Amino acid sequence: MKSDPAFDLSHFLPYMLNQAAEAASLGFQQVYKQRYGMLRTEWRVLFHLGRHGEMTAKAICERARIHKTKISRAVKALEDRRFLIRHEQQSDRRVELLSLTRAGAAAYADLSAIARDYDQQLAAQFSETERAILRQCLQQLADLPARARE
Amino acid sequence: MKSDPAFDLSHFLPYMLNQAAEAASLGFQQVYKQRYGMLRTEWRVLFHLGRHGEMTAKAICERARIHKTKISRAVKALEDRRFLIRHEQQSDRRVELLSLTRAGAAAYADLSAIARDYDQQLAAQFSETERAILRQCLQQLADLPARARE
DNA sequence: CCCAGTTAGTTGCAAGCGCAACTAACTGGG
DNA sequence: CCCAGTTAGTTGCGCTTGCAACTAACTGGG
Repeated sequence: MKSDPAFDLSHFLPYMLNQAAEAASLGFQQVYKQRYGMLRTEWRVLFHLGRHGEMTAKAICERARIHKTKISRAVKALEDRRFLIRHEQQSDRRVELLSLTRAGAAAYADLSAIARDYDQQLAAQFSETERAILRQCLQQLADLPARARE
Repeated sequence: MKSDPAFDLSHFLPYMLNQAAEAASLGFQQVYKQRYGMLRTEWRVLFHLGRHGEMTAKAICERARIHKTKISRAVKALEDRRFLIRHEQQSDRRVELLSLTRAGAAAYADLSAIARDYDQQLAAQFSETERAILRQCLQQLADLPARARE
């Protein structure tokens, strides 16, 4: 019945990556979910605006590699909660520059501090060498298909 | 505006893991989607039955760490496509042993061979050492929260 | 100066998901 | 021997997602 006894899901890289990603995301996900009722995309948009200042939705799409409809809905949700405001551009009225409100900036400060601690805690189980290799491999995996698509 | 200039999403482990997992899964996802119209959970159920022979839905849940409702729907879908059949147990009529049909086994053989190739192709960009460390780190990340929850 | 093509962002819809509630079947202490 | 508790699996529901179609606004070649 086994066509290939050498192959096993538990050694299949996409599977391992998904399991690890899911497990590693869980703890922090609970924080922004319980504390601010946010979804992942909302946290990411909040993060980008907090980190990089004013941005358009388009720019966030490109940086974060998230589809524009997800961004659109996340922006709306964050706007409804008064975490960001839109600034229409008179030079091009299709474009909206987004920026965090005071409340949004406070949420960003809170969450990014927690994220940093959480990350350090996660990374603490590995040696310096392991961390370096892990990060480099992950970067490479994330980048490779994008390059292939271009 | 930046509360912590040292923190960046692109170095945040859960984020990197998710990006890498998404990118790495894409190529193979297209195969089982286009070739068999399967969802990820369906492929995983197919895989488990192909690899381990007869199993109950419960056993697949535990091994694959997938919620029972997802498994239930995946089993139904695979059954509808005649890829598996259910065997009621007379000793305990709540339990259903699942096993692949000939068509299911053929799909498993096809997909697992592709998965093996795909995995090798993905791994080929790394050195032996990198592969070993990457796999070990991912395993550890995937296992850690489960242990913490027990 | 205008219309075909492009771009920024939104929306409708169908599909997948998580959760909680449910059914059906089994188990064991009193 | 029975009913309270547990287990295997399913279903209904509301929410998130992805896709394609849409609106509104801009651009540039003829």
